[in-house]
Amino acid sequence: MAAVARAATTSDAFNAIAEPQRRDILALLRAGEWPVTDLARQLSMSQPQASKHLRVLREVGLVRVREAGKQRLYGLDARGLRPIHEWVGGFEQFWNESFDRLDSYVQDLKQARQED
Amino acid sequence: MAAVARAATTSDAFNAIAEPQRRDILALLRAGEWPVTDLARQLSMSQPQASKHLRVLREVGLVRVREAGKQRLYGLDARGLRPIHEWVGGFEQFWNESFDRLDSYVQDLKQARQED
DNA sequence: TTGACGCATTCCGTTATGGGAATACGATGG
DNA sequence: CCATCGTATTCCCATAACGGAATGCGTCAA
Repeated sequence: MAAVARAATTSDAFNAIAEPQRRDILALLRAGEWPVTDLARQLSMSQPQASKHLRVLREVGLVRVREAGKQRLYGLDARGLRPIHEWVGGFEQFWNESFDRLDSYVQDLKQARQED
Repeated sequence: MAAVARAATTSDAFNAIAEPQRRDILALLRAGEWPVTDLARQLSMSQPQASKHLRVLREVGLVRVREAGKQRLYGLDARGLRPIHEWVGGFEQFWNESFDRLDSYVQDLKQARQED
């Protein structure tokens, strides 16, 4: 049992931001708090879909809710993105180096081809 | 038809790195190139699993292969991580600000509670 | 109280996942 | 040519994703 097929989107921030629409939501929330309906309209998604995505973001702690009468204002809590930034940042030195590696790789290929 | 349930892991780097083991692979590859079997042993995963994950990483361009006789040496190509780093970096200013927002949020709650 | 509004949840269907086991494939060595 | 090693692929399973449609539920206004 529990033959995990794929980690739940709510398992961590990495999974949560794998979905483009959720990234859009987060980006939008940089501008401030939004009620669900407006947010949905802004991003051209159905209200239920917005609610579902917001739920995921809430469960991984990337988003916060505030009750305001009938509405629920969602706001950004970007702290959960920091670990991601740091993890990816650990590869920064390789972004440029990669070019060189690829170059030498390509040259190896050429050379190998000539040796045939 | 084509009722996309969830974006394929091979759809982009965001999805590819959502899987912890694939992140482990990338981290390991910072040390250099590795043949599949060694890599699998290092990370305590089966050879087929390693091959599968490497395939995903290859398809999104985060990894490169080089034939070396019987072996296949996998190497890092971190360039695909840059867009991620930049996207997440777009939230950097909010990591700290979030604290303040959360504080005021908590204070709102306290205040509301006192008003009951 | 009733109605309307804002949002969350549930149900359904299709798709793809990641793990295990078995197997197919290509290159090398004898 | 055959056995073997290193990899990739295939099949099967259980899980859960995301989207749409329908519905539940709490809040506010009349």
